[in-house]
Amino acid sequence: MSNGLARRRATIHDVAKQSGVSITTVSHALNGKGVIAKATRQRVIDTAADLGYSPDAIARGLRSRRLGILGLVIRPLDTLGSYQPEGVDYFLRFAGAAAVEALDRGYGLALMRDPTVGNAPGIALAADGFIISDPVANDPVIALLDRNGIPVVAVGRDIERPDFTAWLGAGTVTNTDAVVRHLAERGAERIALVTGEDNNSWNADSEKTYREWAKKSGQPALVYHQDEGLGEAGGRALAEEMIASDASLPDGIYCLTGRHAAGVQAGLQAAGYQVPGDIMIVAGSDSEQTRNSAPPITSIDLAPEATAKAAVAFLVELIDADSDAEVLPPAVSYQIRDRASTRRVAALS
Amino acid sequence: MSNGLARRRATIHDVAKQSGVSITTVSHALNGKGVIAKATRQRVIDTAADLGYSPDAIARGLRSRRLGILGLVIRPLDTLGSYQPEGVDYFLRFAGAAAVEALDRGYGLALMRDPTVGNAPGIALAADGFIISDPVANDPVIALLDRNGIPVVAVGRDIERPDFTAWLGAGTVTNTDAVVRHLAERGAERIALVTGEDNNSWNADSEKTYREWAKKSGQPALVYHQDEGLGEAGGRALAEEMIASDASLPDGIYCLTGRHAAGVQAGLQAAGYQVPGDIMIVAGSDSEQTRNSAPPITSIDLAPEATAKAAVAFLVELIDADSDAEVLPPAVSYQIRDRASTRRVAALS
DNA sequence: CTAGTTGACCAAAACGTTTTGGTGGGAAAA
DNA sequence: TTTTCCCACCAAAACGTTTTGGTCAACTAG
Repeated sequence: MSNGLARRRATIHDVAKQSGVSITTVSHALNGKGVIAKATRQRVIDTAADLGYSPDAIARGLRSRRLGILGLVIRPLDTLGSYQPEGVDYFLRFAGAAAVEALDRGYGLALMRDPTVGNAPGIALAADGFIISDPVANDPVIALLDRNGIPVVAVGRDIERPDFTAWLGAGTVTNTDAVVRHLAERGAERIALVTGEDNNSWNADSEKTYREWAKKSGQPALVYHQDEGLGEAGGRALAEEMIASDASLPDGIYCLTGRHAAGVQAGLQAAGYQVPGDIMIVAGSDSEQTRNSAPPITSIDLAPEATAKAAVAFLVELIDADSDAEVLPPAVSYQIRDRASTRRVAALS
Repeated sequence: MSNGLARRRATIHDVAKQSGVSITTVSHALNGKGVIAKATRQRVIDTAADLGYSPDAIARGLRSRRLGILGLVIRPLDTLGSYQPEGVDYFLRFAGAAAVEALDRGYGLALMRDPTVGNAPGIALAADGFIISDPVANDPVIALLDRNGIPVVAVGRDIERPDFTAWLGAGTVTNTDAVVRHLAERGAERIALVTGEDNNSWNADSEKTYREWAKKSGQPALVYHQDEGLGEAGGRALAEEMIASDASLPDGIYCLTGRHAAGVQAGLQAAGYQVPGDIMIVAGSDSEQTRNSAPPITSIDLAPEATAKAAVAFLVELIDADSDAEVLPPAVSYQIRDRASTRRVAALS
């Protein structure tokens, strides 16, 4: 506090008194609502400016049930317990972009932790709406918000709640198909999948799609799971496990997280295998690790900025919509960033 | 909205009626305040749980003038107009860490844009306190908040407001000294400085410190300015400018931003100069670009996580403090990440 | 027997808005 | 002249809490 002034904020009463009208008139004048003589309106506006009056958002919120804040819960970080795993830039870029988009639409964006833990929903239920990224199965946060009639938009589906339709990011299935096709085109004949262990739709739907493809194409399903939190070290451990196993190594590996991909690649290289020569690698999420590995790893650009924008837009529409109007989730498209980890010399197009 | 139930939320009145006591008693029972018969308290608590009651944060906020939200304004992104410049990971890591720390202390963290633009302070003045990262000179946001008696903590000082003491991140001066010393130790004899153009203390204090050092050591002051928003391209342009100029090239360059540093290095290399052989480079902020350039660029780790934690802790203390209690800003220390861009073979220690 | 104390509870005010349902007066219509 | 209508404005309720200042009965102290 640089100065000790900290004068009491001017209220609507002060403006009313000062300009000699009722608070009703002040409210109407400032919000352009009632029918008011032009001169009066101007006088009110001027005194309001004079007094440095600005309406109290809390009081306004109480009356109008609208705070002007969107909540954002990022489940994977939530369960990880840490928001600072180095190199998990997807979520931070997502949050940043969501904030901008929210601000552009007149909302603030508040990052929150799972409001169902502890006994303090606290501020959570005061937000006008929620974005929840990568919900877990039967997500309690969705349940809580839904029960309280607060609009929710999810990024990724709740795999145990088929009736919850307000989600976007349906690309998981398509992405898996695209990656498998990409690897096959580049010559892979034994394609493996590495997922995380969180119980969300990204992991589940990727595995399901992969298994369907494997069955259809007569390939054995080679699925590995690894804790997301272990990052690159987890990827390296997995590589060693693959090498130690009796089974022959895959020649194409699709790792959902960028850090697992980088770790798997490093682990294989440490054991003398060539990427992409012996084994090709693709990551399901582009990140610093995939861009900067040697060789750089082909990845899916999950377009956090575009996704965040779409999620906010969707949520705001939902908030503004009449309760029974049907609002459809927007589609977001993803792209494969084709890098050296899948560029076999022979297969170069 | 998966279900259309959206039942009206239970209020304190409902709980009162259901358990046959007054709302006063309910409030006291739930907040552990008054003196209440044990049995009654338990009954109230039970019915509250039954009804799924949780106090409305807005109403509570109106009464107690405390919303449970901290605001965060990141000035550089604010003036940039975009929160998604690739590779500006410092701020997003800062925001993420601040959110975590805030949540741990029972607050939500809301990212906000400069509340003085437009005519809508809106939700801004409702926050319990503000963190403002890298304030500009005579920052209007600080002025606004201060005028309204809202606690503010800045990261970086407001260079035109010496009486504003609630800021942290005093390391700029020390860092500049350390970098210059580092370059000199490694053999540089003509050290240049590249700052950004935002009018904040990082740029200003770095330049001031550098100029003092130059004067003291009898070296000519070689200072370049470049728009932060231009990123690596701006760095490359600057490198070309240096080369084209009549003056002889520096042999050590301290670029404040990581992206400028990467660009300058790339530009020099493109013109045939060796890093670190001919010219050494240091960045004032570690980032993806500095870590992954070839060679990797020696950088100062601005410790966004530690800084964010400290800022939140400081702010919360300020909020909780009696208005006249003196609260001192915490210190944060920084480290040089010594990388190949300043490792001349001869100078290897 | 009276005065004071304490334990358990409650009615009403307060927070700063927005909104509802007015009122009074002048001009136009009958 | 009376009625109708509209314009300009206002008093009070409402939003859901917390807090203030009680009341009342049952004890305890004198």
